[in-house]
Amino acid sequence: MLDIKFIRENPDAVKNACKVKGFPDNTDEILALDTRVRELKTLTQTKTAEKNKITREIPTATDKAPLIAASKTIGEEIANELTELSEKEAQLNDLLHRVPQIPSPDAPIGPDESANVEIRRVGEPKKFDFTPRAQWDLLDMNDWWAPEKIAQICGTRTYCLKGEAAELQLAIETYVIKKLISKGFTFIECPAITKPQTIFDAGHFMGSDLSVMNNDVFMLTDTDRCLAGTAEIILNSLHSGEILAENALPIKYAGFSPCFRKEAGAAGRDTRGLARFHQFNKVEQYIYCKPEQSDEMHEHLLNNLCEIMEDLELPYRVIANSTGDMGFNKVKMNDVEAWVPSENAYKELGSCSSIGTFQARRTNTRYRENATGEVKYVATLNNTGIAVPRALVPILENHQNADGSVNIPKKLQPLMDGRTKIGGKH
RNA sequence: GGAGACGUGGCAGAGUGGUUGAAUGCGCGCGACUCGAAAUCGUGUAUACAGGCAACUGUAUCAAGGGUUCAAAUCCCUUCGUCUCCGCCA
Repeated sequence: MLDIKFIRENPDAVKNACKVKGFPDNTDEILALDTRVRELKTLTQTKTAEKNKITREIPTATDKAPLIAASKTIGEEIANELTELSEKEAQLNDLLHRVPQIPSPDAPIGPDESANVEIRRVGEPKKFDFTPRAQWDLLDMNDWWAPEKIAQICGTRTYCLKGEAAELQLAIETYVIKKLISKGFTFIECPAITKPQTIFDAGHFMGSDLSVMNNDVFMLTDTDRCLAGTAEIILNSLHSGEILAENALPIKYAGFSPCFRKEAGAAGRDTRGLARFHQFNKVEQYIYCKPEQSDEMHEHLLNNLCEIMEDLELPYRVIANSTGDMGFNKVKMNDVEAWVPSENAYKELGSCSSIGTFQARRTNTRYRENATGEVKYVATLNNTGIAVPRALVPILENHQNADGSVNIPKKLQPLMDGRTKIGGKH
């Protein structure tokens, strides 16, 4: 959420953000409610001060009865005004949770992904001297999965990897975690079960009614819990309510967890292969920093993912996502997409996002500035480290050989007992 | 799942209805003493919101929410969390 003071002082910026991101504009209603809430606060607080004054005189008064009566009367007046105040505050709170984050002026303006801009392309799509196979054919011929059986027993959009492909997935996860640790990230094994409030505080959902997430989040029946869609949720709340020391920033976390998504809006998409499941594993990069460090940290996070693409020897490109595509809570967003030969296209493997202080306001995560002693909200950022099994799609396809074997990227070979390739007729 | 104990400021720890936002100690900031430091002494040390140009004033906050009362950290209820014992268990 945004600071109400910012909205008061910059209504046009807020209105513009609603417009370019494609969210309803409630700015005028917010400002009207804000004015009324402040009036009521001033009124009730003045009366409460009066009442407190009377109350404090009671213990030492010789004739207590009139004071008690006066206090009671004024108390009833306050109660009435408080009713209106809490109604107005609830309305205001709901609307404030519907105001999108202001996008960066650098972000391309547009309604959806069609307005995204490619900003960088690294590596050339590989030329094969044979017809490259699609991921599912490679998986089939090497007996690396069991899609029909798993769909029967676990339902659609679940997967299992078998044998060397499962080993490879584990190696990729381990590789990325180790790499991030070497870059100063603290590795955190995150729970996947959480409370809905925690998901809400990550700022992907609007309004004050938590049930809006039921469409996207797996709720656990007869409990107060649900399944987190990403470790970002947990990492985002890790310092909720705290005032961090300025010296402690930036804080860098590499979270690892299974991720659960209903994929309600993706019916029919990516139904074949390893691209989209209800459950997958993800290494997540997450940073808390001072707002003025945010751009630098964004580059750091983005660069880490690009390095990982290069370590995995994948041709990739970096996208600047448009205002309409970046989502509710983001300042800017860069997707990283890897080349997938069978689709003759770049496909998303990761998403680097600057959130500004938007999440920190929801979680109440702040830091104290050394020089001034001032308490300020931190900025937060997140990026994918690696998401599997999706990352296996370009890895299998780009590194395949004519016999159906798959070369292991050099950096992964030590984690695969030195093997240089897997599968094929060997 | 059963039984019990508990949740106070950065930390430790007083406080069981009336100027208690909260004693005391530690920590930390500033100042004095010192060549410097230690020790010592003095002094300060939460957050949010509202009002004010400001100095400042007011309101709220003792896990969270609700209730009783003229008045709640203190009494009652609910929730959340922590600890101990038992049960179960990777």
